[in-house]
Amino acid sequence: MPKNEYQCDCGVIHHHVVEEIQQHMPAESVLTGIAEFYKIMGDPTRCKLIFALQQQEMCVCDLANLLSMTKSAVSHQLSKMRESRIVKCRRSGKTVFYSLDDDHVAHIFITTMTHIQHREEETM
Amino acid sequence: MPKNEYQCDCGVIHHHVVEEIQQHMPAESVLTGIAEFYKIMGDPTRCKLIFALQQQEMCVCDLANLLSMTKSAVSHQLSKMRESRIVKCRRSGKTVFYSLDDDHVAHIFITTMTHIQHREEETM
DNA sequence: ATAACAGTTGAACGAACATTCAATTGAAGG
DNA sequence: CCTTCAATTGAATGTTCGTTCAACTGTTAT
Repeated sequence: MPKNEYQCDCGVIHHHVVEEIQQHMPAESVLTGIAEFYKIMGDPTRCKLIFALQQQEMCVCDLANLLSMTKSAVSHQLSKMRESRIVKCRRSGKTVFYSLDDDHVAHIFITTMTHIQHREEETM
Repeated sequence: MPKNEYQCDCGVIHHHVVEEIQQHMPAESVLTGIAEFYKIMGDPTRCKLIFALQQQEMCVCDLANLLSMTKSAVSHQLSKMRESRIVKCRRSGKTVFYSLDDDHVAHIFITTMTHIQHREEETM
């Protein structure tokens, strides 16, 4: 058997391990989906937006004021978050109200926040 | 009271909403901590590494072969993940074994993966 | 010692990204 | 109709980031 079946600059050391993990590996689309999701969550501005919206729905102006940012910047971020189905919106007259698209998002966010807060405390 | 206390191109529409959320807003360090955490998770390569390590500890060569990448690229990513305390390592002779630093990480990852998979199914 | 191999590190390059600015859409009121 | 204001959009800019390449460290075995 070949020492190295992949485009890689080294050989496998523990064949059985690599083969087993490889068989259980989720589809590429799932992995990239997870990464896309985290990538959108991975920005301070968007985390603040998520925290706010996880408490209640808000319009763009209020969010802009809350974060001391321009409407444009906030709108750009909300647009990305809507594309990733993290956030949804409803229009009421001139104003557009945003809220979290899914309870799972709130759950994942809160779980992470708790984890980070506990981790911070440990390091003091 | 001023219509706009912040550097922003619009006024607050719902004062009570903004003020309430503002009072419950977590410390800046917590929000950026969450964002940093997600930012590290937000890359396909690192998600694959997390998936693999969530099953069992692995060395750099095996991880490189699993992902068809160079040792260098994998090592760079593992280094970042170690900085963010997502991953830890132990040396055994010439080889270094990596594993997830914390059960919370695995839990958050699995929860997210389940969420994404269910969301994918809905759209078919 | 020195050869061999696992792993790390730093610089460099191209791609992706957050915010800004200016222009535009869409709805409500005079 | 025309103004006003909330919100969106596209181009531009400066920064951040992942991978590559080459050099280097550390450990084992000859």
